[in-house]
Amino acid sequence: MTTATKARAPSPARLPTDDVPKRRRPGPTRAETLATRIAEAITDGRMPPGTALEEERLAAIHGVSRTPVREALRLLAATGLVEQRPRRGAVVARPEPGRLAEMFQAMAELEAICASLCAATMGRADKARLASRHAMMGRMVEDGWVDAYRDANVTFHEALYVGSGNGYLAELADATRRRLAPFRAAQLGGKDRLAASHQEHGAIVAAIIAGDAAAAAAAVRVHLATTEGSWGALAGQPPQLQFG
Amino acid sequence: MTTATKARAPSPARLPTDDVPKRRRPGPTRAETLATRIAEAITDGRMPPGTALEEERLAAIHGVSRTPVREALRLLAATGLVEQRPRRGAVVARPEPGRLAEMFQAMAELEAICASLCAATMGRADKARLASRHAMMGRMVEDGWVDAYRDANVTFHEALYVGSGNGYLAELADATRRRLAPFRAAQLGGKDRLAASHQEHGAIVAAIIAGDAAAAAAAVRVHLATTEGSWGALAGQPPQLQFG
DNA sequence: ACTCCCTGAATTGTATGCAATTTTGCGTGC
DNA sequence: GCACGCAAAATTGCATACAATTCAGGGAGT
Repeated sequence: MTTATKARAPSPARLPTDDVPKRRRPGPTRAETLATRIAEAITDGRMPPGTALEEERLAAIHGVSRTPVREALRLLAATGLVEQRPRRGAVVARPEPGRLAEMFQAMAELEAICASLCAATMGRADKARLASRHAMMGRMVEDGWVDAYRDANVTFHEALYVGSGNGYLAELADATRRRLAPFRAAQLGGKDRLAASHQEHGAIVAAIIAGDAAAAAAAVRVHLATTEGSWGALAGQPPQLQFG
Repeated sequence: MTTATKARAPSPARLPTDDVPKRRRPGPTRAETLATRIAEAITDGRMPPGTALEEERLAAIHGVSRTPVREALRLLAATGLVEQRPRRGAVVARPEPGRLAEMFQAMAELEAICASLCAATMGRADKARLASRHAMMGRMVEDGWVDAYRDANVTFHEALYVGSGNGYLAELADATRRRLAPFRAAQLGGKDRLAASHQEHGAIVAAIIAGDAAAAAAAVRVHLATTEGSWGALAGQPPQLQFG
């Protein structure tokens, strides 16, 4: 099949005003673009865990040759979103139940750390912003705006990550969250759960504003432990722990 | 230069005794082998941060074509050990000082979690094994066996990771440790530091055996905070010299 | 002498071709 | 009818060829 015969754009065409670039951002390669797209398809649920990722098919779909597809798959494999068996192709990662439990626990601990750091180091302005975001989500709950809440929920948690002031930690948390995304699809279903989630968020925000790191960590663990409930049938989970 | 024209081995040469493989281990691909080898070269310090990773050179060195090299580099880029600028080649990752500080802090927190989990969930036998390993390291300190201690030190920390009972967490911790490895090269230099390190380990082990999660976490933070001291000079050294 | 531009070389990104292995379908024997 | 084995097809792994961009050096212009 003669794939990828589309007219190639003549390049990002560096404008002369780009002489002093704010950030070095030479046009992304096809492999990176592909990796992003495929990753989105996976986290969005369009490609559920277990889906076979055939190189030639992906190449045809995205209008490129197999080479960038292979590189994108390697990237995603290192990220953990896909699984590559040496001569047997790649599939969307499908962790075993025990593994999933481990990832959820790690996620909880990572977020607990972030929340602790938020409580300890966040500035007044940032705390206020977090609180206002939380208040806004409260209105979404009242109005039954489920979709909006789901998006805001992701943003809220990411705010905790970056609020930790530790970019590396934020990346670890974010990466873990993305890897878990395909398994949280059916979450936040009922309106009860929505309200409960918001209330738990409230505890987290309160602890952070109060500057109580231990309380913030604890509140996060409570929150994540309950959200795990939706998949809990999958695996028995190890006991939660407490540390400072 | 016509690289990689060496006679290709007729394959990993699956020995007939391999007919009934204990585990599905289809021979690793060249890209994976390469990634492992390059990663070792980086963590060992043979390729210090900032080293340019030219594809064709690596291909020639390892006797393969550029294709597996590129895939290996993608893998390592996703791991964070190397940095890929879109059209400008790859180099061994050289995080900025601030970033390094973040990574060390995250490392400490990850290990603190692991130690907490060790204290909370480790079985009696495993605790005993950890203690005996610690005792062995004590003898190394007495005898001034610096090299052996360095190796044992890595093993000790990895024992904490796997002792957490959470494989995913262990992977995160291990990956972070590998990324930091190039910046700890000159560590554990003096004998004083050796003894101090061992003493700090002792606090960790004691807390774990006592089942005191909070104390274990605290001891780990103390330990890592002091070991960080040795890299301060190193990190400040190259103030991000502004070359490409 | 310095700057700018232009050209050539080096290097990366992508496509394609071939070899090897896995997978699949079918026929044969039990 | 079912299991086993073999052959064809499909798919991955690797190498090479080509295209495009970046980098380096020199020469003309100011």
